[in-house]
Amino acid sequence: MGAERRDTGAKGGDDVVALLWRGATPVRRGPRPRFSIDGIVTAATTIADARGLDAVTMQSVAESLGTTKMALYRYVPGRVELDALMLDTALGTPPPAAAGSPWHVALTDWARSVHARALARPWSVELAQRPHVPGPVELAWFESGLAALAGLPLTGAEKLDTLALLVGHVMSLVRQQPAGASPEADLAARLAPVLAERAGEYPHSLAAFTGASSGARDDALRFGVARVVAGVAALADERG
Amino acid sequence: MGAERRDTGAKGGDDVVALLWRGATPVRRGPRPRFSIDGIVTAATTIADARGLDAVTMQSVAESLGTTKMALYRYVPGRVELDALMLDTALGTPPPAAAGSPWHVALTDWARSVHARALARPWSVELAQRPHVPGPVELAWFESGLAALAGLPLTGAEKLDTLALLVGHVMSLVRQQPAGASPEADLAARLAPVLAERAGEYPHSLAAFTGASSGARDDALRFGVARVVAGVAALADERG
DNA sequence: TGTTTACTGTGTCTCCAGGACGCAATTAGA
DNA sequence: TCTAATTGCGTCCTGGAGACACAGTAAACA
Repeated sequence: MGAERRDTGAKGGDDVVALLWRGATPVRRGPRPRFSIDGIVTAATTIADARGLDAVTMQSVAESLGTTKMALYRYVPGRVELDALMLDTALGTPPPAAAGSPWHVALTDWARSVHARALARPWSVELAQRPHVPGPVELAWFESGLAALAGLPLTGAEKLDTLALLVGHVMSLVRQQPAGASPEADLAARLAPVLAERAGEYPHSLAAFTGASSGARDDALRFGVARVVAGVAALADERG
Repeated sequence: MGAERRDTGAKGGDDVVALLWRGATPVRRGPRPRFSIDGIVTAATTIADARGLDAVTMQSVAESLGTTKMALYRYVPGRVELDALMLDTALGTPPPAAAGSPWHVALTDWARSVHARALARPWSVELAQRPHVPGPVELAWFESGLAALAGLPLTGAEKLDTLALLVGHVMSLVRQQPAGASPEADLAARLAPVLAERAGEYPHSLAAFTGASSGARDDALRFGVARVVAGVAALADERG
């Protein structure tokens, strides 16, 4: 893996935008396409769900559709575009906001929804955290988050920053839960002998880690979201 | 690129731990090594700084050292381990805490230091956000962050969560600043025509984005850190 | 002062991913 | 019916990670 794929380039970016925001396909000449973009994205998503993002190659997607790699390039310009399409469908549409709930409840719910969806498809986080152009679905999530903040005395930039703060937190947490195995129990076990030897150099860390091993990790989500909400509330109060 | 590299496996992880926390090298038989782990990591870092993480291949590192790819495998088991070593040296040691400053100042300074260092080496964020075993330097950063929180009535887990929250925010921000070009001005420009067409579907987003285009992006850092600090302060007050 | 032997340097080979290119088959529109 | 756009897809090329084997080298020991 190259693990990264810098794109952000002008040309590629335009392709991505066109694909993500594509309207109805005009009638075309020639043979009917045997596949569809949606079908390809679904196949890729299924593979990613089952075997991780690494397992998604043009090859593997093509095989799961019963065709060959090069046939896919008729539908999707390249891997970058496929990633963008996968990302924008990964989370699904945001849940409708419960009308009438106070902003801090709505915002907390929103963050929890993002977390739940992201946790169900950890690979989407990997994609979401590369620089990318948001698609319709991702923008809908932003829209619903902004709606929760609509009544607050914050500037547009501040509202976006608030959502970014929550999203950043949620993504960080999801990154540490590789689905199956032991999350940080494994890590702690591996690090423990080393830390024990050097206890003197890392007194606070040792205390915090040993004390932390009891509580479940979901607390981190609750804690972080609550702190952010409290911080925003403090600002709102300050401004009246 | 494969962009990702799941490892987290038991065997590989042990190698990583051994390398990161290696002590003095015992005297060995045979020819003196011509290179050193530090030298290799430095070379790789130089390449990453200049041309990005994608440009770091065993090949390119070897060339910059005047040797061949396979020679490097005598020092570093593989790419995963090289990444781990690069990460742990990327940020450098944390600055000493200004003694006597109140916790919220110390914590804010800490977050700003993390941001400054990460911004100087954006590729380190990519590495830091994969699941990984922390090395001595990374742990030293944690240690210094925990020191800032030492006096607060929080549990160990809560302190760690607080730092994770800040780090998550900082990393999110750095991800959006690909060094050179226009950060989100470019993105906004690309998205603008699409959004304009569908203004009705995304009223809040449109308002927030257009309103936000003025302020610089450093405000996001300040805003986020301030919110978190305020949120933590609220909790601390609550507990006396 | 040999001699042993672990350790280093490195060329070659394999596997696999992304992607360019071109040709044959197909079918909507004129 | 004819034609031109469009699809399906085989072949080829460019890397990158890593396995392996073998030759050279020097520290340790008798």
